[in-house]
Amino acid sequence: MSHDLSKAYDPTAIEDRWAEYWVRERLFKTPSPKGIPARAPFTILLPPPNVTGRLHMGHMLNQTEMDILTRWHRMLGDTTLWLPGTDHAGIATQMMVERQLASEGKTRQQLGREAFVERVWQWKQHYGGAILDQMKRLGASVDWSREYFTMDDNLSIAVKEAFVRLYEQGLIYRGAYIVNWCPRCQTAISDLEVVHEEQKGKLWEIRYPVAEAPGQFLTIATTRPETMLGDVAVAVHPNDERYQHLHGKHLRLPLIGRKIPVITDEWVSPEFGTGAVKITPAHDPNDFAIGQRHGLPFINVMDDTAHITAEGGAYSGLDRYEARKRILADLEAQGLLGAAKDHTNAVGKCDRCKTIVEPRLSTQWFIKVQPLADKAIAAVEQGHVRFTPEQYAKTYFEWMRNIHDWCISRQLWWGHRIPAWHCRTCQQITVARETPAMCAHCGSTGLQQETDVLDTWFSSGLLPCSVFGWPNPAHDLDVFYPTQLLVTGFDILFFWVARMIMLGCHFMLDVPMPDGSQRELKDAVPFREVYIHALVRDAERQKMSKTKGNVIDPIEIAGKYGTDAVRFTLASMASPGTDIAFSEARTEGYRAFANKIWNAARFIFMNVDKAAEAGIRIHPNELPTGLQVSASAPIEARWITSQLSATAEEVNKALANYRFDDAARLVYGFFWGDYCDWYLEIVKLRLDFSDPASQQISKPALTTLLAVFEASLRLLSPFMPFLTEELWHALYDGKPPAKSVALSSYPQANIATYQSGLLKDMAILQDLIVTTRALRKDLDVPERELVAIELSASEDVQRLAASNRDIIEKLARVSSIAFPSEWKLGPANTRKTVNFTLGTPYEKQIDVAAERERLQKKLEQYEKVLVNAKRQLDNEAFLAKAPEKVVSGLKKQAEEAAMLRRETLDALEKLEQFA
RNA sequence: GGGCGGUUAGCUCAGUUGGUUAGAGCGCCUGCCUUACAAGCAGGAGGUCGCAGGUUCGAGCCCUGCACUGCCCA
Repeated sequence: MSHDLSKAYDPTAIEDRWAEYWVRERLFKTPSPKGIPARAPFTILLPPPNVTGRLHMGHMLNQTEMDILTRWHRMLGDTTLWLPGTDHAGIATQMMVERQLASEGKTRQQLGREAFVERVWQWKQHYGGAILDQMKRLGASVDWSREYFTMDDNLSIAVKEAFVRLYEQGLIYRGAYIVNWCPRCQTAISDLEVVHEEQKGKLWEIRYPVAEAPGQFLTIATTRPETMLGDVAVAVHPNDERYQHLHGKHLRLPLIGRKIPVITDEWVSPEFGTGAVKITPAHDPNDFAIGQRHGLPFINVMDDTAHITAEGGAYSGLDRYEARKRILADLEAQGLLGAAKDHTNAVGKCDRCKTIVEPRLSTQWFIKVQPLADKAIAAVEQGHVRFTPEQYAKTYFEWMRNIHDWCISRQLWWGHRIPAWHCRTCQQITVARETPAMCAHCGSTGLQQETDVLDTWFSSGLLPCSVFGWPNPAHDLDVFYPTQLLVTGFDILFFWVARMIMLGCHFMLDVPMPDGSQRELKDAVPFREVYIHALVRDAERQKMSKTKGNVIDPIEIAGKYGTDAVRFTLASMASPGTDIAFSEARTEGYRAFANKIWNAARFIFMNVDKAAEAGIRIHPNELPTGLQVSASAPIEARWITSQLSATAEEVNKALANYRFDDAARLVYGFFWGDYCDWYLEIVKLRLDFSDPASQQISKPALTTLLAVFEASLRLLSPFMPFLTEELWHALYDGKPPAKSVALSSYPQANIATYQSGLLKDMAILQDLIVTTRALRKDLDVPERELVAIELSASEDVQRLAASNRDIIEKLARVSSIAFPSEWKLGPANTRKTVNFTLGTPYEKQIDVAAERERLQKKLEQYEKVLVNAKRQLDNEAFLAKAPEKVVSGLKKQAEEAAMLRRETLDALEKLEQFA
């Protein structure tokens, strides 16, 4: 029978089995609904990991959050679609395959473009998408039948269409501008792909001879002396007193001999360096702007690989840093080198390979981004896209309002080739969806396709519409667009999120609504909500990095503690806006939680089996669905169903607000704190199946025990899908009502379980037990020994204690409860609370000093409360202005504190009699 | 330089429109192998909420300044 569970929970024994089952049975496949569902579907797109990627902790956090929400929505009965896929990752993948070729002693140039691209496809076939297999192992409930790859034919059509339309709309242009050039990848990269790092360097001063006045010099300062080979001017601030006499004069460029003008420009900051700046328009963005303003020539002195070109004269062929050394040495020899000061500046590096980026003049394709940005800003301003945490909207606006045109061309071979053809005859460009037969301008057939490919983010930016069939009309597009939610890290807010919003708003506005009406901005957005999660760091709050060696492999850690425990750790630490300091200690704690659930199941199954032996059979399929129990049921049954209902209500609320931490804390607290610590301990009293006479008690008790457990499994399932799946199937003895607990329904609040006075009664009962336990400890009563207790309280509380005598006796190890009319027990044997006075005659050699200390501490506590309450209650303004609820609450509190204080003082006095 | 955050128990973090004695997990201390669970049970200790002002009847929460700190962008 499947009720046989091992004594301790062993995740490795079950996880692979369920992971495979979920995929094999296609449990999370979402067919296209017929027509448009009345209730909006929950659609969520997996941020496509690089096809070269391996799963890291950030992915796991991201996917855990998406999976929790997806499973939750599915259990709420929504049409739920989580769509997985991978990104072709131009540079990364090309690098990977080039490295492979290098190990065979080949280069991509030797292979040629076509063969190389073929080779990349082969690589993808063999090694690509390993990360999706890792996702399968971790149980992500995605629809695998819809898996996409950004280079798929249908997605490539969308990319081509988007490019052509933007070009036709005049939003794409080609031209020679300064771009960030990676000399290692030999391609342009966008501003976003450059990471700036502070680096210690030098600021060199170089004397440039004045052409018109031999013997005079103008001293410039530069951090990059090698670029002087391409200098075409030196600029000073027009108001800079020091250089007035040089306005209109010329300089003789050292080492090269070119005659260059001294120009004036407001951009120059007189305070920086010497106040004179060399201008190299082909190698610096600021210089480029100045070059344009002043009509200066652009002299490119470096090639694709950052080696000096023929323009560099004697330095031709040298690497840029070798050239720097030589140039400095030569300047020194000529006496033209001035001071070299230490200087820290931000150096741009290629995000991918960390090579220092060379700003370089080159011909590239750009998107004129402002018109797209305007719509994207409006979409967020008008609330059609909502950010959680909200502050990310500010970051988004900040970037969007200062946006630069987007360089979309890459000099790579792997990617979507730009659908533009150059005419060999007239040099004009023809942009077309299909390979054109002739030039659109001169009719020549001498066409050659552009060799550049598109930035990978251009294609991923289209995903929310392209995965559903755009640009073709598609039922899926009608049903699933806009998607409901995007869950992602802030690091790709600009790369991806912003671009999806721009492209989605731009293109989807042209797609009519399912009913044929004009689509508005609110329905053109790619997603209605964006949840931005934090970074996963190590336990010391350090960023995980390979070089530091502190990377935690999620698969490894899941193998060690169980996937559910890792998921629970991430969920419980996912406070919005705060980085997660991942600690194994925490995961260990949640493995213990999993074990707790496991053992609760063992206990329950054991009782089910015992009951069966006695002829009592409860069919799990016939458990009461609403969970309410009869009004005459024992207090623990009424209480636990009520607690379950309240917990379900709050968990649903927490998940609706992306409060994974709250949700996790709630289910943890309910299952461990309420269900196990209290309910299970009490219900043991009702589970005597040997006596037929007690079946009236044991059968309903077992029913509630099972019903609440079954509901708890459903409640926990989105957080711990493996464990709950295993136990849910076991509970139904292998014949569950659905193929998976993930396909059952999520528990909802049931107000019928709420009864007035119930929570208060239970709280008092718990307080009686806890107070007794604490008193026992203070008196050093051995664990095993039973004690008699005495209780003085209101009639209501006395009645409560009397009618639940069995509970108190069992949980507090009490032999009998008496209700004396007169209190005779000494202070050391007595405990007072707001609701009752409780004591035991158990004899102990009283440690007067310890007892005095205990009472003093209590006294201080009561007095603190009293002082605080009195301060406010004596204040007329408080009485006049504070809400009645607060005032009466405080009054009650003060009265109670005063009473307890008085009694504690009495106790202290009595204590002195012993002394 | 511009922008956005953070500072609450030993650690990691919650703390809702300002309202009654500031919470959780882990860790720590003490006692228990009580037949679901020692990955457990029971009890306990531990915080002048970064600092200084201000607003208010009332501030962990709002305002101002300061200190420290993290991130993004240039």
